[in-house]
Amino acid sequence: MDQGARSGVRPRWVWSDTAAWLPQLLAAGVRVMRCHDLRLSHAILQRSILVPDRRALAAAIQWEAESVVPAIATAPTLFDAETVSGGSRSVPHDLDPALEEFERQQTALAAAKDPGKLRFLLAAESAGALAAAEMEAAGVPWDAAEHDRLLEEELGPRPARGEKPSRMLAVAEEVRAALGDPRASLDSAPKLLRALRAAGIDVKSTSRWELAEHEHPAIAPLLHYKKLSRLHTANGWAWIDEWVREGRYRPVYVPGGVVTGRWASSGGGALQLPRQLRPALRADPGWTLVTADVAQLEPRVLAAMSGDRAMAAAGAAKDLYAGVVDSGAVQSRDEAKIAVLGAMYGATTGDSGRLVPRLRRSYPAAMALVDHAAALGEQGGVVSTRLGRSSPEPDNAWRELQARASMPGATSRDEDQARRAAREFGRFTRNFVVQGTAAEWALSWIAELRLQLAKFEPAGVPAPASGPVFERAPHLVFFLHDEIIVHTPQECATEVAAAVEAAAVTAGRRLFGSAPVDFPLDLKIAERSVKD
DNA sequence: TCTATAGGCGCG
DNA sequence: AAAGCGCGCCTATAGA
Repeated sequence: MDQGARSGVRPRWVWSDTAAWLPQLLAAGVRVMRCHDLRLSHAILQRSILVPDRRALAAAIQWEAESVVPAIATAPTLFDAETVSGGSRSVPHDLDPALEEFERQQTALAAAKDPGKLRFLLAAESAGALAAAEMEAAGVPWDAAEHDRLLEEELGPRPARGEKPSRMLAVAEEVRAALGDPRASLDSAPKLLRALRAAGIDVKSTSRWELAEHEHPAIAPLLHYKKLSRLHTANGWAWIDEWVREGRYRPVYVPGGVVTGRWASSGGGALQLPRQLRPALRADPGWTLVTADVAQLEPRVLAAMSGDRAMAAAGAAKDLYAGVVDSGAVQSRDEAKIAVLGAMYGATTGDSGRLVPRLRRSYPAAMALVDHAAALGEQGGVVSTRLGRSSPEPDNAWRELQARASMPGATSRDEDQARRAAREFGRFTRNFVVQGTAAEWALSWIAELRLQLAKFEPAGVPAPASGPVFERAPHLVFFLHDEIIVHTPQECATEVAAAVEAAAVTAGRRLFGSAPVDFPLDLKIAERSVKD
């Protein structure tokens, strides 16, 4: 417990693993506003090059565990530390090891190069873990009937278990007819490839992009079939049965699941919900949804962290890509997008690779930052985000490859492989600084937002009959890298929208101070709830 | 029979 | 037919 408790503010709880503790607290009606997640913090500090001596942290290998948390329904009794741990690998949940680890982390922070940044990062990471657990508890308001309607519109009536939808079968017949092969298999890539070749379509793979290049009557229905097949298998009726209960879709978020600091997900495909199905995401009666996403978050982050005034100026209007066109670097918005993405991903060939050098002239500071990050990676070095999350070092296989290529007897194949691997790792570190800092911006955004949302009074609201207290007030229900959705009583929607905006401004300030970079939101309040 | 991998595609 | 980053999930197929 820190200063917060003494000053009358709510305490910052220090605990082993938010995902293991919070669900039970929420179920018991306890709201936790701030915490220090030892597992997530360990992962950051143990790797951060801002921490000069990481030996003690590295030695505490029990804190390396990627926690595997039991489902809420099977969660053990609160404070039963022996059994709180979930799957096979979880961090220690007892008090003593937690205190020892907290001590190690405080020591590391005290010696860190830029402790303020790291402290903020740990707070944001921990707040993200709280937000994730709260979102899992709340669930995404999901209209299964609307989802079903969308499926029927595309696929035809719901088929029997294990059967393919009628529309898929019909389209498959069209493909077979066009191929002149009544027995062609469309679900097996190798078989489909053979069937396509037999019909005179010369492709190396069956991917959508390559197929689209060819003119043949079978192509259009085949692409349609693939589309339907994807919808049916990934987000069809089986998905509804498995993931939607009582009007809620409950995804499983994994905060810190990506080395860059982005969240991952496990189960339910929360990070891959097709846009096609977003209409099924629908507020409860009397409630509405406030949705917001940041236009071109990553290039704006790059402009801010590199202090590139020209790129910041390009993003001054809402559309950064339009700003890049106006600067004269490229001709069209499409080119601007391809060039900017290519710059951040390390494109070297094709349209993208051709356009990137133009950016180097117009935005030298921004390009220097990513080029430097790439150069470090190619040498096997480590790079860091704005707040001090550092990239992993290359593995032993990578080092051996580089070593072999510089030995006297190295073949040109050795050299090729080593160069390829070096470039690949350079692209990773190039992107790491941008993607990772963008993730920090987004974490700061939701961390600030959930504090603001907690201030909304639940009075006069048609409250849910049961469930965590925060569900009676506006609350986050969805987060995906650069976008959020808040479920809110209708009468609060305007204020919530303002809070979302304000939190974005705060996030920008916290990360980049007074840098002249805007993070404009595409912000919407859903017009209606069909159930009303 | 079970598990691991690759191909493909959804998201940012 | 991805180029050019980061993910997860599904299916078919190869391998143990």
